[in-house]
Amino acid sequence: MFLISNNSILINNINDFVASHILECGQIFRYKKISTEHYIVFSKDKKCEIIQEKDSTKIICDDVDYFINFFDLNRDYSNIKSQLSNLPFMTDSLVHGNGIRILNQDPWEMLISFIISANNNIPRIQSIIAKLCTTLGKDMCGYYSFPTAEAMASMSEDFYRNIGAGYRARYLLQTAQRIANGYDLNQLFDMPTKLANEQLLSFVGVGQKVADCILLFAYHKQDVFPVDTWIKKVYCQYLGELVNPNQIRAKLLDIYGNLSGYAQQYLFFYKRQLG
DNA sequence: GGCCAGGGTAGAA
DNA sequence: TTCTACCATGGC
Repeated sequence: MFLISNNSILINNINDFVASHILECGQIFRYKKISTEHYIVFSKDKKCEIIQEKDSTKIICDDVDYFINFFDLNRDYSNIKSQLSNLPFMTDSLVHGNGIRILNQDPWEMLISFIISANNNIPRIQSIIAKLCTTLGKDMCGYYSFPTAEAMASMSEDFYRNIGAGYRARYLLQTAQRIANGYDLNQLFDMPTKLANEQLLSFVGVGQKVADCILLFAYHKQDVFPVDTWIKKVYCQYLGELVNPNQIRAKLLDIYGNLSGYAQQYLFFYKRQLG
């Protein structure tokens, strides 16, 4: 599936790795697009460069092991897509989003990022997170790391208002303080989805949808289905007008089971780009 | 100038 | 337990 040489990872099966789909499907907010075939991706205090060519893709980075896990390279996405193709409503989404992978991102970065995402749009989320990094992150010579909980906990609520977080300022500060005081987000990796979900819901500013996104994009829990405005539109299109988000979530979890996380991402990407 | 965006909280019913 | 008003901001 992939080869390692020096500071780069070489991917031959380009059908299961399409950079523009992976990065622009709304699971990550820190990347720079040079062109459709050329991206720079940031995670925690690390970065990598993706260069996509005709029959192979190269990922250049300093920490190969980190980005092998980050891009979920040890998982067989051909198999996942094959299983998804047997489930309802997936045909068009699978064609359009071919090459999507679910990233394994940092829990702390996801927690803060998706608190910011609430009732917000992706360009604004990216802008607020960028300001967070440039003002509180570490200077890595050319880019800035995602700030630590300690750095974020030391700021005032007004600071978060001033970078555009609005009413989410209080959520960000209180969450940073709780993490800086010792709450260990890594303990959720070993918890069953339901228990990890309860833990995330105990943070201010984290409701069911935000918790589902963190469970999926940080902990790779597959039996979750984040229901946002786009998924509501998908639901209305295929299944009628059931408006209660909890009922939508339960129904979609019932349909997609342990593939829910993957199915959601394909459906979201398709609906948001093509309507 | 109202609507929308990867919604959540607090208080009412 | 479920329903509703309110919440900052910017792009359209």
